[in-house]
This record gives sequence, C-alpha cells and structure tokens, in this order.
Amino acid sequence: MVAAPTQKITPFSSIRIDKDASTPIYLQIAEAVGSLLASGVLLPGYVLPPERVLCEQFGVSRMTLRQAMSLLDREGLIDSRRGVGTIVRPSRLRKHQQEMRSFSEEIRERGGHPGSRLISVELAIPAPAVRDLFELHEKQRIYEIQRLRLNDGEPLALELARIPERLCPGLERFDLARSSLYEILEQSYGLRPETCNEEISAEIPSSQQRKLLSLPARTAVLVINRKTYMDDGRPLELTRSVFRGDRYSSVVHSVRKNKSILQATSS
Amino acid sequence: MVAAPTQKITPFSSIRIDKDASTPIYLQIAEAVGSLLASGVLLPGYVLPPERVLCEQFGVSRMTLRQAMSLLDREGLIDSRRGVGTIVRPSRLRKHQQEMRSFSEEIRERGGHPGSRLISVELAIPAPAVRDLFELHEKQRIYEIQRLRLNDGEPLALELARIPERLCPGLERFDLARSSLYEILEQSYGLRPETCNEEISAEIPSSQQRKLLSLPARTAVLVINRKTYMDDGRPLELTRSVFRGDRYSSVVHSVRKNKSILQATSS
DNA sequence: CTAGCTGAAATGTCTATACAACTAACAGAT
DNA sequence: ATCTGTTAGTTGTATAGACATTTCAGCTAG
Repeated sequence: MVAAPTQKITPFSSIRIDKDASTPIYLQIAEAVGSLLASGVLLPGYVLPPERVLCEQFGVSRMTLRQAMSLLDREGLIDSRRGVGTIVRPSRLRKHQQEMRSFSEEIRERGGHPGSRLISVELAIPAPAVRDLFELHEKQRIYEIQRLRLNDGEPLALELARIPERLCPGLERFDLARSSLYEILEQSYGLRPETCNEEISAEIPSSQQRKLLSLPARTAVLVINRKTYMDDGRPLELTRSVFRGDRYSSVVHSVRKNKSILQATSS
Repeated sequence: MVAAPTQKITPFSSIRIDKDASTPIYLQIAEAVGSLLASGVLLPGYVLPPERVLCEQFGVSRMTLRQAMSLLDREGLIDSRRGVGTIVRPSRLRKHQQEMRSFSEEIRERGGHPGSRLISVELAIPAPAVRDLFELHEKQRIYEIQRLRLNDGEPLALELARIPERLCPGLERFDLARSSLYEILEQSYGLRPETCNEEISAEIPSSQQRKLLSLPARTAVLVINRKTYMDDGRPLELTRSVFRGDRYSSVVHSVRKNKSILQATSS
C-alpha cells in the first residue's frame, strides 16, 4: 500500500473555480454549490465537508469560502452550527423573499395564459387621499387605467391602476391592452418598482363588477389594494384589483420574526 | 496654526465599542449604527463616512466593519456603491421580511385587544389530504381545535387549527381559551413554528359562519389557509381562519425579485 | 467650450493567520 | 453504570494588508 495523497471524492470535487474570471470567486462557489442544492445532488440533512477542507479543494482562503457560504445561509439553503458543522436545510425552509409579481408573471407561473382588455384610460383629478400619497400639487393629474384581466381568455380580475402623469407623460400613446404596464414604465420611462405593499380584503361584488367579471351568483371577490414604490422611496403606482373569488387566491410565504438590528418600532 | 490631530465630529463619534464584551464587535457596531438609523439621527440620503474612517474611529479592522455594514445592508437600511460611498436608504425600502404573527400578536399590533372563545377540541381522524400533509399513519389522530377569535370583545374570526396528536399528546388539558396555542406548543412541547404558507381567498359565508361571527347581511369573509412548518421542515399545524370581511384585511409586503443563487425552479 | 485623460477616493474582493467558543465523543475515575 | 474532565474537530470572530474596480471631479489638450 502506498500512502496516497488522497482527497475524499465528494460532489464538490467536480467544481472548478476560475480565479481570473470577471465574476468574483465567492460568487462562483456560491452558484456552484447552489446548483448542487437545486439539482438535488445534495439532499436535506447532508453534512458538508468542513470549511477548511473545502478551502483546500477550491484553493481559496477561508474568508472567501465563508463569504460564499454566508450567501447560501442567507437564503436558508444551509445551516451552520458552531462546533458541529454545516448541513443542507430542508427545502421547505428555503426563505424566498415574498416577491412582487406582475399579473402576467403570476398567471404564467400558475400555468395559465394571461390576457388583457383595456376598458378605459383617463387623465383624472386624483382624490385627496391619492394626491397625498403621491405628494402631488393641486393641479397635477394622474392616469387612471382600467383593464379587465384574463386568464386563458376568461375574465379573472378587474384592475384600476393609478400613476401620476408627472412620472410618465404621454403614457396613453402606448398599447396598454397588449403590453405590460410595468414593461412600458421601465423601458420607456426608466421607472422601476422596488417594493410594494398590499392590503387584501374580501367583498361582495357590485352588480357592475359581477357583469364585467361574468360572476356566478353567490360569489365573493378578493380585493387587493397595492401601493408600489421605487428604489428612491417615491410612490410609483396605486392599484386596486378585484379578483373573482371562485378562481383566484393569493399565496403568501412568511418566516418567523428574526432578530432585527432595529428595535421593533411601535407603528 | 497648530496642526491638530482632528477627527471630524459625526454622529458616530459617540459610539463606543467594548472589545471584551461577550457580544461580537461587528454586532455592537451594527446595533449602534442601527439605532442611529432607527432614532432618526441619520436621515435617508445621509452619506456615511468612508469605511476606513469608521474603522479608525471604532478601532477595528476593515473586514470587521464591513461585516457590520453587510448586516445593515441586508436589511435594506443602507446602500453601498462602489466608487461612490454609502448612504442611508429611505425607510420605505427597509426590507422587513414578511413575518409570521399569531392572531394575538397581529391584533395587538393593530391596537386591539385579542380574545378567544373555545368552541370545541376533538381528537379526530384526519381527512386523507391532511394525513398526507402530516405524513401520518392510518390510525394516527389529530387535534382539531375550533375557536372564535375576538377583537375588543367582538367576533372577528372563526379558526380551526389542526395538529397531529403525535407532536403534542395531552394538548387538551391546557386552557386553550385563555392561552396562546403557539405559547403552549413552544413552552410545553418545544415545538416552534419557523415558516408558514398562507393561501388567502374570498368566500360567501355559510349561514352557520354568519351566525357565529354575527355577520351583517351582504358581507363576504376572508379565508386564510395556513400551513406551518418547523425548523426541521416538518409540518406543525394546519389552520383555516375565516375572518369577517368587513373588519379585517390582510397586509402583505413584497420586494422586487432579487437575483437568487438558485435558478428559478419551474414549479 | 468640449472631449478626453488622469488621479484621488471609495467600495469590492481576496489572502493568510490567529485565537475563541462550542460540540460531541472518548477515556477514566468514582 | 454514571459522572467528569479532556481532547479533537468545527464554525465564529477578528486582524492587517494588498490589489481590483468603479466613480467622480478636475485638469488638459484640442
């Protein structure tokens, strides 16, 4: 028997790092390990090799490796415990942030085909509450875009979007029936939503809503009021969507309150 | 003029670090700066001193300081740009994760006084779908706890909580009308919810629901089906809550999709 | 006056090392 | 058998320094 300079074969052995690439090393590692996790090569409960072993395999320093691991930890993919080791977390616990989706994106994710029918576009005088939200002057107007949203050709929601004219003058020239409102805002005006705030409630539909949504009798509607903000904190859009209660439900993913750097503010 | 060993006075000057404390230095810094942000001493847009200056003020190495800053960055409190500097972000953009709240916590946050009236507790045979979720054997039972939830003494929701008997044998002995279910689970059984998944829909109430909730005519209800998981990924609880549509709405905070280490899985 | 260059300044990335704190397992004494 | 100390192995914290990359402003040449 010859003393071989062996290294245990692990799923990590195949990972190759390019130190001269433009993407940082820690990102390369995080992505490589992340795809091992996503592909199911590493199952929940799998114990990762110790950091120092991985450092050697990848040929990087420990701080760099830990930077990669911290990314994976942040997303809830792995769980490191001092004195013990690092394991792969159950996929149910992977903490995907609650993400904004446009109507179209959401429908497509559910496997449907989104559609739209434009009902009206107006330049209106905002109600006082709306004017306050957008911090508008007395005479500034807002676009009010009313659309019927379809799923596989069937009416699913009635949507009223409100955007200040100041942010996107000339918006009415675009084909709002066919194009995504968010795409127009981003590509033609450089306006990009960053966060949003939704209030979800249940209501009995009005007779007009019942007609437009082709609602059967004794059906409730799910009403979602959404405020959208840009990355500088300014409000971008205020939307009220009325969904058919028999065909739509909203899904929310939450995590247990985690220690925050901030004190809990009494709002 | 004498060359003074000056250091510009900043809000950071007052921060003192105790290197021998049991809390790590980077946490001390993060908390100190975090409270400057929370208290409004540093307003959105404020440009922080460069990292190297802060290092010197705190007497720590740059990596340590950056570890503190990365915590603040993760929560969306600050925004660092290479080549430019670091600024305080608008408070609207602070990304508090969507957090789980118990009924009581939520009501209290809204300024109300939560209450509860126990309707029934049963050891029942789970429906097949429920049995599958909890991965139970043929003969294992689940607790079904039905409660009327009150806000300031008024009926607000009808709640049916389902928990496997296996996880918390003897649960019926506790005072479920007065105590929080989550507190009992955590303190007496060591069961701690970690994440949950809610599906929110709108329905027309049944006549029984109308009676129990004292619902006025022509009112819809908001139905929330919640699955709760523990930190090992096992399901803990399945709850169906029926809220008065005229007195309750659910609030959700979302952020724009951020680059993930994982590829988007086509679910 | 403009276009382009240049350099200062800032954050981003990475290394190599050291020690601390914690855990689990083992050996030995009681 | 049980308890206790010890030890090896692991992640957590922290340092000091080096170089890369990006941005912005000011200077310079045209």
